[in-house]
Amino acid sequence: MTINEHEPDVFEAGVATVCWLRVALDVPLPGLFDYSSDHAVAVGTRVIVSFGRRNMVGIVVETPHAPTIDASRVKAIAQVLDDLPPLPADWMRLAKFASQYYQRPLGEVMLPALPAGLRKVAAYQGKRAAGGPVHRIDKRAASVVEAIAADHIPPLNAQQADAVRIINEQRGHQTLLLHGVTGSGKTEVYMHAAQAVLAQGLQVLLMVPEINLTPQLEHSLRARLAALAGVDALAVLHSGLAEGERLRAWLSVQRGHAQVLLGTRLAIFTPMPKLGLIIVDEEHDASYKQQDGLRYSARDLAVWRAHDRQVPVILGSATPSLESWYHTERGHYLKLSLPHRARPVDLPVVKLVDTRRLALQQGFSPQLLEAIGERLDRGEQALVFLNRRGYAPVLNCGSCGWVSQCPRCSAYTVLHRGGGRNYRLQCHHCGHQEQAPRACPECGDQDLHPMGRGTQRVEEHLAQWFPKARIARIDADSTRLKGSAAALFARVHAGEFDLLVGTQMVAKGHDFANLGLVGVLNADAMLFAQDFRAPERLFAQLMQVAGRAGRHVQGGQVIIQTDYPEQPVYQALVRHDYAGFAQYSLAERESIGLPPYAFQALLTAEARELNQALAFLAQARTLLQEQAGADASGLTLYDPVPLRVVRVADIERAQLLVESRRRPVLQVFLAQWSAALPALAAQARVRYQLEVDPLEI
DNA sequence: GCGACAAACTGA
DNA sequence: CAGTTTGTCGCA
Repeated sequence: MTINEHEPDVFEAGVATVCWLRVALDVPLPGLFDYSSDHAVAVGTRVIVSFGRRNMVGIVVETPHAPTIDASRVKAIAQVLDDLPPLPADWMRLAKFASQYYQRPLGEVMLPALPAGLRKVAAYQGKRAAGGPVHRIDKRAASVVEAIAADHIPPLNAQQADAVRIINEQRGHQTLLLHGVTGSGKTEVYMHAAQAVLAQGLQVLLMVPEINLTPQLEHSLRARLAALAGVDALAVLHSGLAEGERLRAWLSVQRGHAQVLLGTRLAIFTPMPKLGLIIVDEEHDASYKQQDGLRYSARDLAVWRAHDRQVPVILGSATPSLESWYHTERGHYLKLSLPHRARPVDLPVVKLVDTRRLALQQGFSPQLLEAIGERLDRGEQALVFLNRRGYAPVLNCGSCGWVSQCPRCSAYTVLHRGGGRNYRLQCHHCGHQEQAPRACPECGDQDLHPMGRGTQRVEEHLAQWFPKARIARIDADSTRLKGSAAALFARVHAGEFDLLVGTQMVAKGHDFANLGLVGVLNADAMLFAQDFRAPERLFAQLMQVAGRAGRHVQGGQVIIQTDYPEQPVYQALVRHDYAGFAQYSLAERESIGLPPYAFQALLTAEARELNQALAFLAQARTLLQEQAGADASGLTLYDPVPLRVVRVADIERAQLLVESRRRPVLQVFLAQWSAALPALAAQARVRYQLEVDPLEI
């Protein structure tokens, strides 16, 4: 009897059904990997598998009927991770789309999109695992969130109310471009739109470019949500969080506990079971573009995800990207305008100072110096904006013409002033540093002098000209230490300074209560140094920095020094005319076939020798030509060219631009091409990256 | 990308 | 010759 009872078990074990699992792993190899399991495992489940000689966390993406390789070579999975429900289907669709669109293996999209604890084997195996990361987070008591009393809710003006009404009327998917001048109260529109969505029990994803720069937004969001739905209603997600905090926020959103997710670009990959609205604030901002690994645009993925989930998405900006503006012109996006400032304060007057025939004092025109003096006399703050940190961009020998260069990069080293007489030369590309020489290394002459000006030197001159003014310098150097940026900004807000000198750091998000004047130095360098998007970027940046002036004081003023006052970008700034600038720029882009009228991909190669990189790109170009065959008419292939800064840290770099007027054409060819590139690169001993929709070319 | 293993290189 | 660096390979 006992033997008989035992037999069926033995028999069943013999034919036990084997389930095949196709698993995505974070390895730079194309494709997916097949494993077996003796139980069914749902798609979206995380598993631990042995790969090569180590264990990895992977995600089951398919359950095929048969493996693609010989069944004898298929390994069994080591462990099913069931501490979380399977990743939802829409999350899988988003990852698949990003993988295809940006030409990256699925595993390289999916796994980095998860909080570290959920994708590391060490969190589940070994002595510190203790039940897995989810268990550990859940066991720990939630940190006490201090309740913040709700700020009073300002009433909406007519335009804001209109915008909110139109947003609330949306059913299903729509992309809405909220174009509002600085100070027009876009945030209030977001809040009201979000409130309506939350009232239906749905979740809101609110994305911002950089969270450290928008503490005010987080604070007011918390206050509003605390009043509306309790203090746990908000989750915040950005790369600066500790691992555990990030996992906690992710879990809270994924479980539907947190109703609003405020986050940077990486937040776009958070599962949101009850997603009802996506908001992308400052949608033109380049921070939405990831610059390594999977080079995705979180703004573009937000639009895709909103469409996939059939929910509205709001793109907000005072200076929308030309891509988004183009879509409103075409009727793809719905435009909502906030043309007036919410407070009864006029927009600042923008004045151009033509510096061609002026005698400048250390880069300052008499007009700018006089204006600064006036503001200080009136007890207002003034800001000097200069996109160049350090003391001077280069050190130069007056005798032989030697200039300070980085030994490892094809770039000048920038002079930085330490304390007192201590000067150092620093490379802004590779981080190389050295003591500044006393005498010229070439000719021995002691006639070395700094050429040009950075924020440090400007600060020094301002201190001489305005000895009574309390001056603060705000740039990457003065805010290097963690938390020092917040501390410095707090002192600025508290009115401890009269004069500010800053790089683009000061342009973002900060509301300076008593700022009456913004002076812009060296804007022309930003206009000519870069690619075809330089005017668009300059316009956005100057609009943003101009928006800092006179938000609360009447009669705010912006002075831009330029050698090219007739340039359309400056003329548009004087008129506060984004629409005119966009129209002009789009016409220009259309006539020469640039985005958004064309779609681009950029292949960048790195090698010890420039010729290796160029040869690889030439081969890749030929290969693509062959693959495209007669259809290549839909495709434009440019010549391989060295990058502007060709050598960085002794690596030479070159790039190849591919373009098409039609996105699907580009996509089809990129898919074939990217499949063949790894072999080509291995042979040529070159590292490469393929970037779809590059921002800088 | 990573670990394994081999070949090439280094210093006495 | 041991000890290290650099190259090559495969991974389900």
